[in-house]
Amino acid sequence: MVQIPNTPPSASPGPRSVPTSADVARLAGVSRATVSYVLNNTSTVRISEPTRRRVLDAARELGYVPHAAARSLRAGHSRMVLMPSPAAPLGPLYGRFVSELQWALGRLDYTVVQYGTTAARGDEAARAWAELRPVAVLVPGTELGPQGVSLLRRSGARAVVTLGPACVDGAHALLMDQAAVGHAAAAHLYARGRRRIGVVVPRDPALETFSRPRLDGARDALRGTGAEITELPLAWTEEDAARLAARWTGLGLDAVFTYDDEYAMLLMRALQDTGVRIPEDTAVIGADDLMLGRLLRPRLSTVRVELPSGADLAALVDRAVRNPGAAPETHRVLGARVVRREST
Amino acid sequence: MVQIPNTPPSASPGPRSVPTSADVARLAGVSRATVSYVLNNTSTVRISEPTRRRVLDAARELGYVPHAAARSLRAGHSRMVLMPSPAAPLGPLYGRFVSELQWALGRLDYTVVQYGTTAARGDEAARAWAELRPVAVLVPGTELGPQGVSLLRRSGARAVVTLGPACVDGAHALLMDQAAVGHAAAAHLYARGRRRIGVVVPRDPALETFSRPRLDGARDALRGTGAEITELPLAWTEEDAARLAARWTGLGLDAVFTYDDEYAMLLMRALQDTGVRIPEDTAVIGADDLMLGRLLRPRLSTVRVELPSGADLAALVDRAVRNPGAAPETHRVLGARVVRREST
DNA sequence: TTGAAAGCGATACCAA
DNA sequence: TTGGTATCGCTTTCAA
Repeated sequence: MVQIPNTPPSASPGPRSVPTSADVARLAGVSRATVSYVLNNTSTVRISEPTRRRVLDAARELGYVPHAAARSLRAGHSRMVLMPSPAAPLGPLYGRFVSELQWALGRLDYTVVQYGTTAARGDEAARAWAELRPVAVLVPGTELGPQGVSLLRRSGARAVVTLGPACVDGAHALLMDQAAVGHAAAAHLYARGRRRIGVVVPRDPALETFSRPRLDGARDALRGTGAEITELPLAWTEEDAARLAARWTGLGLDAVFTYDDEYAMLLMRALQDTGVRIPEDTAVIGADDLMLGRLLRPRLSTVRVELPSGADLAALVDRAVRNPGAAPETHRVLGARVVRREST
Repeated sequence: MVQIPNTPPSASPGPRSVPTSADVARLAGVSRATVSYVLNNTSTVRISEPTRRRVLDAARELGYVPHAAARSLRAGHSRMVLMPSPAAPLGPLYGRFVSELQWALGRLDYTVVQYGTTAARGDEAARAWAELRPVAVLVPGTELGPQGVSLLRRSGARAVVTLGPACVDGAHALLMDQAAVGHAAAAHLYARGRRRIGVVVPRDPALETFSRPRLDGARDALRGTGAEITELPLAWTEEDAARLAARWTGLGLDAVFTYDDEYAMLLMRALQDTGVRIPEDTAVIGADDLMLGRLLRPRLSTVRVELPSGADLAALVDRAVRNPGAAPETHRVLGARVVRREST
C-alpha cells in the first residue's frame, strides 16, 4: 500500500501491492512483451533460453500471478462456464451431476463457476450473469426466459443451455421433465392393480419445481383410466407425517407415490407405526433410487432417474461454443425407469 | 445490427458484437464519461434530466450490460468472494451451510462464486484462484497451505478463511474439528458402559478428510480407559455391509460409531438382518442428526454437528475485508452434541 | 453540466 | 530475438 508500482523501488516496508507483468519485465530487464511471450509459451515467437530463464525466475521471485480480468478483457473472451447455484441444496443426484459436469468441462479446459444466486430473479439475474461475460451459461430450472437468453447471447455467451422441464427460445435445452417420473410411478401402480392413488407433494416451496411436474405426470398417466389421484401435502417433519398417517384409513388409498425416496421413508415409517401394512393395504413407491430405499423393509420400489452424464453435457457445451450459430439442440434427457422391489 | 462498433459503417452481416458504453454514448449523443455518470448514479456529478433519459434509453435500446472485468480492472478491486467447490458433494449439512452463506454475503453486497475445482491441487489451485483477484477466499478442507495463503494475499485477497480441522498461517480459521464428533460419540458409548467399540471408516477416499479425524477423535476419547477401538472399513454398498455383519460376532464388539447416520442405516440394516440386536448386543451411534435417524427402529442415537450460521461467517469475512491488516481470527466453531435415542 | 484523456494489466501486431 | 505500442471496456480526474 505504501509503494506505488511503476515507480522506482523505495525501501518503504508494508504490504507490497500486487505484482504485474511490468514488474516482472523490469526485474528481468526485458519488455512486457517478452514476459508475455515467455509465460504463455507463445509458439510464433522464439525466445532465447537465457532470457526465458531470467523471466521465469523474476516471475517466481515476485510471486507473479496473471490477472484473469485483464487477460480476458484483452482477449475479448474467456473460457468461463457459468452456472447459477440453486437457492437451496437440491439433493445428492444433482450434486453428483454438477461434480461430474465440472470435471468433464475442466478436461475441455473450461472453468466452471457457480454463481451465488442473489435476490435477483429471472431476467434481472441474467443481467448479473451477463456482466461476467461467460462463454457459456448453464441454467437449471425455469428462471430464465427468452429475453434472458437473448440478453446473454447479446453479451457474448456463445452457448446458453437450460436444464429443466421446458425449452426456451434461443437456448439449447436439456429437457428434464420431472413429469416422466410421476408418470412412470403412477403407471406402475396402476399396472399393479391400484386405483386410488395418493401423491405426496412436499410443502417445501423450494421443491415445487420438482414436485408439481411429478404430480402432473402422475395425473397424466391415469387420465381416462378411472383411477383417482389424491394430492397429499406433506411437510418434512415426523409430526406432519404422523398426522397424515392418522387419517390414512379415512383416505381410502391403496397406493401412494411419495415424491422421492426420502419422503417415502418418512411416510412409510408413519404408516407402519399406525399399523398400515405395506404393500398389502397400501403400496408405496418413491423416486430417485437412493440407497436408503434398498435398506427399508419392505424394500422400497422406486423410480430411477437417469440423468445425462456430465461428459455428454460438456460435449454439448463445447460443440455449441465452437459453433455458436448452429440451431439450438433440444434433448430429452431425463429417463425414468421403475425399479420394483417389495413395497408395490 | 449490421454495423460494427468503433469502425466505419460496413455492410458486412453476421452476429453483432457486444455493445459497450461507447456505443451507448454514441447513440445518446454524449461522451462515455456521461454514460458512466448516469449508469452509476454518480453523486459527485449532476447530470441534467434530459441527458439522463437519453442515456438510459440508449442503454436499454442496445441492451447494454457493463463488463465486470473491465470495471474491476479499472477499479483495482472487486467484491467477489471465491469458494472452491468440493470435488464430491459433501452432504446436506454442507449444502445448507453454503446456501446460507451465499445469501448472507449477498446481503452484504458480495458476489459469491464457487470455483469448479480442476485437477489442480493445493498451491497449484491457489494460483488459479488468485488469477480471479477475489476480495476474499473461503477454503474448506486442508488443501491450502501457508504458501497458498500468502500467494492469495499477495494477489490482493483481503481475507483468506479456511474452514477445516487446522489453522493455516496467515489465514483466518474457522476450526471445524471433526475429531470432536468422534470424541463425543466414543465418550457417549463409554459412558453407556461399552468397552469394545468399532468405528466405521468409509472406504470412499473423498470422505477421508472427515472420517479420519472422526476416528482419531474416538481413539482420543478412549485413550487410557482400557476400552478398545476397532477400525471398520466399509464401502457404501449393501454387499460390503453384509460382509461386515457376517463377521460381526467374531469381532466381539459391543458398540459401533458409524461415521454418520447414513452409514449407520446401512450397517444397522445388515446387522439386524443377521440377528444382531440393537442396542442389546451392539449399541449404534451415527452422526449429523439427519432425519433418517429418527425414522429408524430403534431410533438412532447420533452426534449433532453444530456449524456456525452463514451470517456469522459472512460477518467475519466482511470484517476481515474492511480491515485486512488485523490479526487472523481463529474460531472453534464445530459443536458436537450427542443426541441419545434408542440405539445406545 | 459535459467532454477529453489517462490509465487499470495483459497481449499481439509491426518494427527493429 | 526483442521492444514499442495500440487496444480491450470502463472509471475518474481535470478542464472547459
